[in-house]
Amino acid sequence: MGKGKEITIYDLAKELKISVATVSRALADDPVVSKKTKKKIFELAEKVGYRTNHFARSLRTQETRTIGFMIHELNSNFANSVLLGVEKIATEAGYDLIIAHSSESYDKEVANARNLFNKRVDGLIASLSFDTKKFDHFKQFKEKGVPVIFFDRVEKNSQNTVVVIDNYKCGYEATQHLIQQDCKRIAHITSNLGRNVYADRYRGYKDALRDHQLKADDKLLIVDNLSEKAGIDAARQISALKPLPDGVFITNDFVAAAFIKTLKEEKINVPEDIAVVGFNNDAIAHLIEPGLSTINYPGIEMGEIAARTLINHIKGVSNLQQINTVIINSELVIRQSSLKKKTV
Amino acid sequence: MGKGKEITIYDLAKELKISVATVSRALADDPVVSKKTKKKIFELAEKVGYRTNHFARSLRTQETRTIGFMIHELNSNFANSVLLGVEKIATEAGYDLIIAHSSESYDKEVANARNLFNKRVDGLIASLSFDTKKFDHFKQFKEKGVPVIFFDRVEKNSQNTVVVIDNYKCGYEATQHLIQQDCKRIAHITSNLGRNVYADRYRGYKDALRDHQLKADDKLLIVDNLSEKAGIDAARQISALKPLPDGVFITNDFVAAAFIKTLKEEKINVPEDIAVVGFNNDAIAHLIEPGLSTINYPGIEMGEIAARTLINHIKGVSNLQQINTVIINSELVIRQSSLKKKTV
DNA sequence: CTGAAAGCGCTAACAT
DNA sequence: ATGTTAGCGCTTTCAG
Repeated sequence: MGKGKEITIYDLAKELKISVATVSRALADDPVVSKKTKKKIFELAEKVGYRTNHFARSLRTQETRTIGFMIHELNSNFANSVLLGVEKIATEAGYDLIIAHSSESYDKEVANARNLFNKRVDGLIASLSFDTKKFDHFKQFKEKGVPVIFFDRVEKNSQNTVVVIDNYKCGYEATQHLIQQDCKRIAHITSNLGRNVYADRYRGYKDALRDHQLKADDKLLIVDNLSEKAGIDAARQISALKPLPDGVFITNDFVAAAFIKTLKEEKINVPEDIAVVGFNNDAIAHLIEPGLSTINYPGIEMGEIAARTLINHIKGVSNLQQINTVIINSELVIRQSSLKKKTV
Repeated sequence: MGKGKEITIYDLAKELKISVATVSRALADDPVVSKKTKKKIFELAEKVGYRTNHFARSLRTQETRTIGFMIHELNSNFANSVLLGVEKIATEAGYDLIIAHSSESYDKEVANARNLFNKRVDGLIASLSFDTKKFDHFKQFKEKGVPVIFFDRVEKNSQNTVVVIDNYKCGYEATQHLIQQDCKRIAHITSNLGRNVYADRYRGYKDALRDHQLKADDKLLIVDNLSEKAGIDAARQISALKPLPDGVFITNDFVAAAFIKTLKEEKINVPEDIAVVGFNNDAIAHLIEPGLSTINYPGIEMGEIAARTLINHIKGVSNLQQINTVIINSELVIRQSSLKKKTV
């Protein structure tokens, strides 16, 4: 491959008749080097197209200046926002990103963890896949002293630093909002209750019902995989219930969109017959009709905070041990899909 | 950081009382090493948790086994699909991916190119940002013999290998379909006509009109930036025209969704008053009402082909010089939004 | 089939 | 403020 021979600091040193140490220091902007020599070195480097050999540096320093980003899926607004936030902070701090997504598969998550470990990332930011129950694949990082931060989908009761939203509160508020719209039979469509996010939202849902003297009904809880098909199936299932539920809290906007569309096809009106609240505030929420009420939370901020916290720890500015949980703000966004009472 | 000391091939060699050369060869699965020694080495490596030091290897071999992926945006179905395809092939071939997205900014694209160049990727797969007109930032790769493949948003009439769909044909067919639905005044909402994809679709649109004795009208061409706001603005603009257009071809599903929603708010019916065809077949296309007719094309396949072609070239299996253009299939998907004639 | 040894380009003691 | 030099862990001639 490489045609033009690669320039090294030795070439620069020879050309300027100085030592490689000075060149190395200048390039690292070490204040100990005089302005003059620095200037000469930078100019020559620029002129001859010198570029740092990162392998040589990493081999020497044992640092990669790379952080791993493990995500369960990359196809949602939320995931993209988090990535954007992480990327911004990482770039500013001079860190590279290796992105690995598990497609919601535990096996792939394990393989990704192994790969990132072998690539020797300086730190890891991760959201767990759908059905991850074991965490052995994160042990290797801890053993080598590589810091790990979890976000969104995290290990329950873990010793790790996590960045999350208050899923319990979100579940509670979504449900309470439906109750305030005079809903009496509220269904809940969600996913794997072993995963913290869904477990917490479910607790919020149940507590809101209880606090308003409504009782939970097992027939009104549907656990599926958040696919579009799950939304369609849920709609069929719900619309077949004898006393029709009058409200539904769905933990995903895409599922909610498919759900509403299917209800419409069966001539069930939203919100008149069934009021609906989704989750995530994906773009689709305000593009469908009726507009979908949902929970909004800032992915970008989540990513920024996770990245900043991690990098500060790597640089020794702060210590992860001291931070256990960071909670990001979230809010209920009310649109047409939940407004059963026309007065609000 | 690193607590447990890192194991190197020297440790393995010493433990087994053989030379590092043999260990290195065995780890590379060199057939010259005897099965027996290989077995011993693999077992020990596994047992003590040896992991390759990729920097040392790259420093030595001058290869990174990494390919760069430059994309204009990461927030669309399409972009995600391409990434999925690239990732699949790259992983299978043992290559890593560095992902860089330009947020549609030329300046960021240049910075990304520079970064990937400095990271010494073995090859590059790129889709150009919105307003990229100069291509100097790709020269450096060519000079060092690093192969580059463009996909989707490519340099027009370039000497590079490109993977694309037939945008001209897509534009032609979308427009023809509207004409067959008895549309006489067909508007076109698109983006920067300097970019190949939009230019080609526009040519298809114009040729279809001409071939059916309809004439293009400048007032019916709206060029904007594919944002949601662009869709809303376009709807306002179109709905204010004195003889209302009766058909619209929009080069992006999200814009089309916002467009249709805004029309509805103004009591203009789709498809009865205005028939609409979008582009991309994003999930939103079948979730809104009416379902959006659109152009479907397989991003995953595009990514797979781009990656496979690039990696084959890197490995010397084939030669990029011989391949100029790969065209991926695409098709019109007809849904309710364009069915003005109720008979089809 | 295996071993010895050079060297990839850089950083960081340790000098001066 | 600058220079000398060892060594990070690997691959790859060249020898045997």
